[in-house]
Amino acid sequence: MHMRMTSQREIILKELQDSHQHLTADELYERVKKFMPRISLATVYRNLETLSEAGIIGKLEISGRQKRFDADVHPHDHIFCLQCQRVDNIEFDRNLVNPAAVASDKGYRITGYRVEFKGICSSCRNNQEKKRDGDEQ
Amino acid sequence: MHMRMTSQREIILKELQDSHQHLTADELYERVKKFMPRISLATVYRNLETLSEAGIIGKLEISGRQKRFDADVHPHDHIFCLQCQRVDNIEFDRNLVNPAAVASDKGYRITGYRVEFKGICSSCRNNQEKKRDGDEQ
DNA sequence: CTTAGTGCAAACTGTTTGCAGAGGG
DNA sequence: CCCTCTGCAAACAGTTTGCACTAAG
Repeated sequence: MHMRMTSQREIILKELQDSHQHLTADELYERVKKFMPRISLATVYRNLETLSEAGIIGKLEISGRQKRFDADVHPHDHIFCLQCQRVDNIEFDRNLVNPAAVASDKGYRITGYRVEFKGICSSCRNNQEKKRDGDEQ
Repeated sequence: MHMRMTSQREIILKELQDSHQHLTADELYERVKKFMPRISLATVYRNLETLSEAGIIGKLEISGRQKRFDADVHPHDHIFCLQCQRVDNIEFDRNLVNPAAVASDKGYRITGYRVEFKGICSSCRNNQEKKRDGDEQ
């Protein structure tokens, strides 16, 4: 029941923290492999699961796509790019939403909420502009 | 380029509308099979995709799990049950969130947002109470 | 020592795709 | 008649799991 601190776990956690990004399991796997070439993807998945269950990292399950993990566990919201799928933090005043004031006719007991913005990130917008003299999509 | 109204498409749409629920592709497949036993799951997926691209139905990509489809296309928010995964509409005043006022240091052009509540639905709470004298999980 | 964690391969789930034939407009 | 749509099977992506071995505490 008690969580051991293995070298794999340590590196995975450190890489996620140092990245300052919202990485997927396989992005993290690619990074960790550089220091630990024999690590397996399954180990990365297992550790991310364990760490997020322990509340040491956050798991982001955004919009039906790949899960992403977040070294920042304090409550905050996200925005993702419809084009390149990257996810960034967004500054949104969570006081605006009061879960207690929300009507739920189905009798839910509300335990939390997430605000998820979507849009096009600046680098994707730049790429669009560049090729705006050929195909239109 | 033009969308034909096939009998498959018609039944899928009607079943979704009549259900007044947020069904997954395979839930819909099970329902449609009763009227059209030879329909394939791929057809259901393809039609749901086509219909949602045409704006006739909505696609719900909630929290990393299975996609769900919604016959109601006007902008509204959802709540899902952490236990049984069901998804319901929730009455939330979308005027409270002003995307234009949200800070995005990464230079996103924001095109939309979703508020996603989570909790335990009434029937799952009832089930919990019933078995509250045996195992603790 | 004990038992949680690992690497590997194989399984699994949800979804997409190539293809040849069917049927809507 | 054309071309979108279908059913089927096979492929695919992301994730999980069974197993025998390894290593943390």
